[in-house]
Amino acid sequence: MATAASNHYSLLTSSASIVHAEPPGGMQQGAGGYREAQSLVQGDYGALQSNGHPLSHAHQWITALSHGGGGGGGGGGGGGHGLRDAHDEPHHADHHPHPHSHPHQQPPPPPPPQGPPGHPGAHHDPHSDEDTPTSDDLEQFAKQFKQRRIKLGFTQADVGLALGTLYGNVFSQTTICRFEALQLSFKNMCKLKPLLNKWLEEADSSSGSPTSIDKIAAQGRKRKKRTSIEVSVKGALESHFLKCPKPSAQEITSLADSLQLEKEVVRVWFCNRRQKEKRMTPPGGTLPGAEDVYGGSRDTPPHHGVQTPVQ
DNA sequence: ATGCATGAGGA
DNA sequence: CCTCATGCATA
Repeated sequence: MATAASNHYSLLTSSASIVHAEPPGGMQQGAGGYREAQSLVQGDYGALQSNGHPLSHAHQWITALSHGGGGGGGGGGGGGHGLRDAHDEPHHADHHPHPHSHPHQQPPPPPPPQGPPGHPGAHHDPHSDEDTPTSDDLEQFAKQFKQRRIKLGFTQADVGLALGTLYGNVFSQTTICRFEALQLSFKNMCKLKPLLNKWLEEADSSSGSPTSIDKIAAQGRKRKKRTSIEVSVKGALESHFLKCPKPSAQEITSLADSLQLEKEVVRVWFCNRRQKEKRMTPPGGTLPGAEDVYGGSRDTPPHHGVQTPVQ
């Protein structure tokens, strides 16, 4: 069908319409642990939005071991926007025979080469997050954070804004959500943890301070409308991804031609796909049963439906 | 909650 | 062109 070129550009000149005023007084779902209210014009997705991807993702971040080359394999420096800590990506084939009975399959990239040139001192504090936390720590923190946040009656978006007013770094609902779901890279998680931790302290400490919010206006840029890729096409892309996660420019071009998509769209799709593979949280999070390796044939049908009862 | 997109920074 | 952090728009 004509998925072909359906590009609309919508101006970003969204005149800030902050209809979002939620008194920290907590008038929401009381302390029952219900779902949060997204924003405003949000139908009711949150409720039935329990989709997960039972994809048989077996390989995790460590998979990168194979193709660490390329543009940076972590060396990308993480496109530091100035806030980023220049750390290295934990590409470690480290096997930790630890007696962890977690229902999770966490391949924690061991806290590597940490060490700001200043204090080579060795400090190991069980209750101090000065050093790089372990994946396990992050998982627990994320969970705790989410619970507290909900109890206090804050939405993910609220937290994002609060962080901005408190520390100058604004974050969107998306990021907070991904943090709670551990859908960020290990490095990214480590960077955000301290920030969110601070907010937690503040939040539970003073539950009455009207945090002033300020939204930075958008730029006069245009943003491409989200291209909706048909499921069948997605399947094709996934197949190719399995064969070659990093197609060359020409490959992308021909692929795009075959699928009748723009080259850019295809290119970006692959980029995003690769990123997904690098995230934490094994598919399902609660580990369904551990399956792996795609026989090499067949694609991964994006089943939608069940997921672990988040929140 | 997640899919597609933007952009900085780096080879 | 890639990786990586992040987010608008959307399901």
